[in-house]
Amino acid sequence: MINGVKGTQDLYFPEIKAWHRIEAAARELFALYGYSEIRTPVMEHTELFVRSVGDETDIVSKEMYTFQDKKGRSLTLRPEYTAGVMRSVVENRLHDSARHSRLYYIGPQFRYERPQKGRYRQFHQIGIEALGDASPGCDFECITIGRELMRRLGIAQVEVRINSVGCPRCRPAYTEKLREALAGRSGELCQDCRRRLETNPLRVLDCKVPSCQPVLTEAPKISECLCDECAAHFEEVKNLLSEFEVPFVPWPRLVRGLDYYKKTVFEMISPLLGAQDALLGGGRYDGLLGQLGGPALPSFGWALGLERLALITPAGEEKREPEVYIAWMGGELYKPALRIASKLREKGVPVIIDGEERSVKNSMKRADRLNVKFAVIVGEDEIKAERLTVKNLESGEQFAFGVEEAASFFMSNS
RNA sequence: GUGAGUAUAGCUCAGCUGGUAGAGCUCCGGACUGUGGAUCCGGCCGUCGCGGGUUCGAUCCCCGUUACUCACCCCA
Repeated sequence: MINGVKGTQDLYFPEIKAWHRIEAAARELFALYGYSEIRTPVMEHTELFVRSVGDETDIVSKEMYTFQDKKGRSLTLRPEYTAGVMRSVVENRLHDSARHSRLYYIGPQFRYERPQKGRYRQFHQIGIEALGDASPGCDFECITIGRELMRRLGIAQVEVRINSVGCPRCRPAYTEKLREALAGRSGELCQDCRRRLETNPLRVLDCKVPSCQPVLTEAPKISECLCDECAAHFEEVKNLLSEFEVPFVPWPRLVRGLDYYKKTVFEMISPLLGAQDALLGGGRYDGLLGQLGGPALPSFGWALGLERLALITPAGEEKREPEVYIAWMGGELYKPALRIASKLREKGVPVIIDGEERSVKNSMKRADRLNVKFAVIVGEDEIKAERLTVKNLESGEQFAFGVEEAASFFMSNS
């Protein structure tokens, strides 16, 4: 037997229904905010991710599915979606049209990580990108959309954590200060933290090793070191969230694993997930577009993990499918049954009919197992009388209808 | 990349200090030859993850390997 690739999964009924529900809710909500969909290729030139995500990040340095095509070009299966969208924006000059300033996407992404609960090698994200708006209001609106989506899906237990990681003007000063503060106490930090202190100091703040906590709690907070512009921006985002009653928790040690973030970053976490509890995350990435050769337009965006969201999206109650099962008996009645099936479908009634011959009893059993709402019996008596026997499998009630009559009955009872 | 746990029928799992497998559910059929779900009866399905070792003999013990799960790491 050939197995599926490690870290990938097959998705089908009934789990697929939660996915459809999430996707439908997202599309509907995004439309209400003027967003339109963008689909970009699953593979891109490796260079795109190196330049945007950052070559020091874990994603780029050890998690990418990179390969050479037949002409020796280095290609990569996208490990995240924003880079591809930004590439497309620059390449197609989407920034020239106001219609393209609010974009959303849904699709698979690939990272070579050790799979665990809520984390796969092929995983799916839904995300939005707002282009060209540097205002705190933009940050606020994007966060609101995420929160609203959770609300619409009936997910009660979410916490919005928010922070500012500063900008190229104020961050270097902060990192320096952080490095100084921790340098004297590096003996109390774990191996990873000591390494990160050199490579990516901000990430030290994110460490979860218990022994590091006392040191980190006392470390200088970035919110106290922001430049005037970043500080004012962050304040206004928080004001708007408070004003419009979006609950949030300032999280001074929240940082992100992608280099392109500036100013506002945020996450929505759910205690219902396992260790991988980040449900949705994102932030501001002014400068990314310019870095990829486009105009210096500011942007804000976030992405949510579909696998994780599906894990905690409440399932609707299980009820019978509004379909009809056609039970026919006697080989000569198969073709008449097929004609009835196609007439019903033309009227919009979903119909299941099997090619295999069964007894009435087994047909009824089959209809029950299929969990359909109605069975239609097509036997000699029915053909002679030109009436279909229609049985409601929930109530047990039985009716005799002509085909047209049956069709309208099903349509009004499904 | 690191650590721990698990691997026996389609599914969930039992299998005593080593003597080459069993239950429940599902599925199929019958009791009920034109009526499902309940009940009863019967039936199908296993290289006991894979490779090696120890042993007269291994599902059980040992080594390796692969997959899955959870956690670290990282992230959605």
